[in-house]
Amino acid sequence: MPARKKKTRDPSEDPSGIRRIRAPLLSWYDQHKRDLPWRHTRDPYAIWISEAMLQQTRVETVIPYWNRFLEAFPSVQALAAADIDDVYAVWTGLGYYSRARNLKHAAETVVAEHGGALPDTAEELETLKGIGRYTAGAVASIAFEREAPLVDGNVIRVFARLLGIREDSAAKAVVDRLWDEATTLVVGERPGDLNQALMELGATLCTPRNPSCLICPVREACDAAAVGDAESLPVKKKRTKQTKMRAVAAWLERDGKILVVRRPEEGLMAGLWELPGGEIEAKDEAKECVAGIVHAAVGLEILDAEGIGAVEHLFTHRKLTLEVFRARLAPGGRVRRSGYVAHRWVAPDAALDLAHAGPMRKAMALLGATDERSARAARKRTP
DNA sequence: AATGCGTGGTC
DNA sequence: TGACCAAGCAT
Repeated sequence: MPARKKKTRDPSEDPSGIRRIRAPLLSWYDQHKRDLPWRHTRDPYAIWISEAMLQQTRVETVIPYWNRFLEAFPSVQALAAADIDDVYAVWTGLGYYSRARNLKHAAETVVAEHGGALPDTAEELETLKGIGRYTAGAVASIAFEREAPLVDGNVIRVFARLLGIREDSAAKAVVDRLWDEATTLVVGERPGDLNQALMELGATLCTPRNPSCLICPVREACDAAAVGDAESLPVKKKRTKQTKMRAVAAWLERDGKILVVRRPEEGLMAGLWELPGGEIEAKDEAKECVAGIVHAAVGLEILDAEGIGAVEHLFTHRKLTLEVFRARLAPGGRVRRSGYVAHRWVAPDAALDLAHAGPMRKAMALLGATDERSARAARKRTP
């Protein structure tokens, strides 16, 4: 008997009786599922891309990115052969940029080791970079009709309410229990639809706030609906607070071009382009730091620095205040990078064509440079 | 087990 | 406004 990676109980047993939600859940899904673009394809590659994009990201946000990505890289082969810069460029603005890097890496693996066809089991899928337990189950069940379980944020919430789980949902014992229940539930007809129905229920009815218990298709099986505490489930530990962070960035112009630099492949905004700069202390006077930071980052001397303003940006764990300066370069001198992996002198209008994150976009907007995407965002902010 | 990693929406 | 959160993964 082959050793199992994750230990689960016998899925044919159903001590909690969760399998009784299968029929009403599937029936509800058939009537009420949203019309999403990736529900019109059977292409495992396209489904995989959708799952990668949907990680921690809303459906409405993903749709245009998914369309653009599939247009730019229509197959595993196309993605494997693509320039990583082009992949980043399509991903710009979507966040969690390691997903783009991992997709590209995994596509190369699929071409090199799997003959260009995505593996069709959860176990094999999980060996690919960026595919974890959830995504493996999603692709295996949705694209290949395998009876593979999945547990995501929606499933945690639905199960916690259904089964009346009132302990911390991140505790290992609870996580194991949830995967056991998902494993029990998925066995049978239409595993892909069953999994999607579970998530669809969490996304549209069994929502974090104001759940629609009154019209829920599985209300009769739900512990929290009976007790009346659905909205307080699942129980989660408080997230650690955001730490404050300050930085300066400098617009450095020479012969009509500005200097942009690329961040290293690890850490915050990995692999993305930005204006050269660096972190400063809370007590520092930003303007007094510009010359030192610029010299440390790119080895250039500046004559003076004019403050343009500050932009705020919230990351999951950090709150960044970025103070932006337009600095006058001393004549001569060549770039000596430190901490950055590449640099380029580009026309100001072309800077935002390079893959970048929110702070860069906001800084450029402050400096009067713009591109299609930021122009769209600006119109949205001030209609 | 806990933390780092983006962004945009909601209340 | 701040807090929370959305089809997670890697380390």
